[in-house]
Amino acid sequence: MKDRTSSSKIYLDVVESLRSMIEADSLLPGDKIPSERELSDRLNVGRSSVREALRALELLGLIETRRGEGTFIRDFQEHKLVELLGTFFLQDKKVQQDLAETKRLIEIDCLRIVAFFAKAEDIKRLVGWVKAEEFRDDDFFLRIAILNRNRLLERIWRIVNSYARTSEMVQGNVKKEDYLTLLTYLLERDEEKAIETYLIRIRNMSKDE
Amino acid sequence: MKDRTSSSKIYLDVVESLRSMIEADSLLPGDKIPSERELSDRLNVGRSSVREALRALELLGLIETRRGEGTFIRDFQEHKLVELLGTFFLQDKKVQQDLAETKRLIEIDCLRIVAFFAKAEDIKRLVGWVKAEEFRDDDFFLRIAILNRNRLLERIWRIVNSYARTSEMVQGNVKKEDYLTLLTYLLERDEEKAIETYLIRIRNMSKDE
DNA sequence: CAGGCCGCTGTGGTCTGACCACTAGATTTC
DNA sequence: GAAATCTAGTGGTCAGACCACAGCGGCCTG
Repeated sequence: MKDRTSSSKIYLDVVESLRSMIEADSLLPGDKIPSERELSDRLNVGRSSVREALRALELLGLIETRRGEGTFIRDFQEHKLVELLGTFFLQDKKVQQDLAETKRLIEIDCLRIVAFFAKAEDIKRLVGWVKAEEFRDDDFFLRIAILNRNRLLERIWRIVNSYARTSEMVQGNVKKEDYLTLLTYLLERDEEKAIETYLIRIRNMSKDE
Repeated sequence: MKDRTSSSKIYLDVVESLRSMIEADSLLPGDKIPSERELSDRLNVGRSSVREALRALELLGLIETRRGEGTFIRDFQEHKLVELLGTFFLQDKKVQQDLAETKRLIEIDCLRIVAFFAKAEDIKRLVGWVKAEEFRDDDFFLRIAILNRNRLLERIWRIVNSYARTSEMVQGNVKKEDYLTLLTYLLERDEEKAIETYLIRIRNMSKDE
């Protein structure tokens, strides 16, 4: 029974088993997964191996455990682990640079899509929000990323953003006015102008990245 | 000694301890960190707790363990966070569409960067390759992705591409001629024309994605 | 001396069984 | 009926036991 395909770590097998289990039962965020002891039974592995897998997934923010209750699938939202990564080994200069560039590119992609396809009413709602609330730069672009309706791209943005966050690439003082200008161009479906505003006013760059 | 700041999980404390330990000793990728038993001793926690922390960091790709040898810090470039997230929730239908779109966007981003910054000699080498070899569409864009010199973006492309591959979004018959046209525009630094060629000739789409 | 064999030690990999702390729901008690 | 209590189930942690493997040094043999 212990013929685990490869000779390698059991906890990885458990991770894989969990993955297919979740897929098979089409479990969604919020759902409960079997208890550690039951998994340990079902998969014929020690509880400690199961725990290693669960702890790893927990640190990744994929699951959430509540003592006395159980383990639950988590919505891919606020994984705080990523903050760790930043403080961990992210000192390399080149990496920082790539990170910033990639973030910019993705944000521009999102802007393009929004400029083409977003409903005017959604953009207007965003205008209202900008006027009403205090917010950080990444709050704003998170909303842009969501508007673009491409969940995968949104996810990539979130990841890149969380890495970027922890490495103090913080944007300083951007004025609401600039965001509003950007939104206005989006409403007018003027992709060119929108991106120009983004690069020059919001990211303080010259025209060619 | 067991006054762990909060009431929460020990393995997280261990992660934190490791972090500061690495920082304090300024350990770099490749360096060895203390053995599980020693950590367990030094931090006054059970070895299993240490292992939970290490396994989590390992899954994140931050460390690497070699049986019989020890645990080592790993090069951050290779982290598998993104892969994991992908394999986890990538089942539903809409995702396919997002996948294709995202791939296209990233490819366009790469093309833009190449058009601006790639050395003419590198592009010419690619021309030679196209003429000489038989290749698949993704072979070509892998080379584009590499040319762009942004390791992170390249990485994201590879991941998105591998998913796209498995879900048979294969491109049919594209003629070498089209790729050569594209490269010619890149050489001329004509971003506009290059992207137009990409969308219309290579991806068979109308101008606005 | 060179080459290889052997066993010791240290390391990660895994399992087991034992507690503890906590939660939620059933049960009892008033 | 409401409140207090008990209980079963769950995650959190630990200690100790093996195993498999890598590296090293010493010993034997040719």
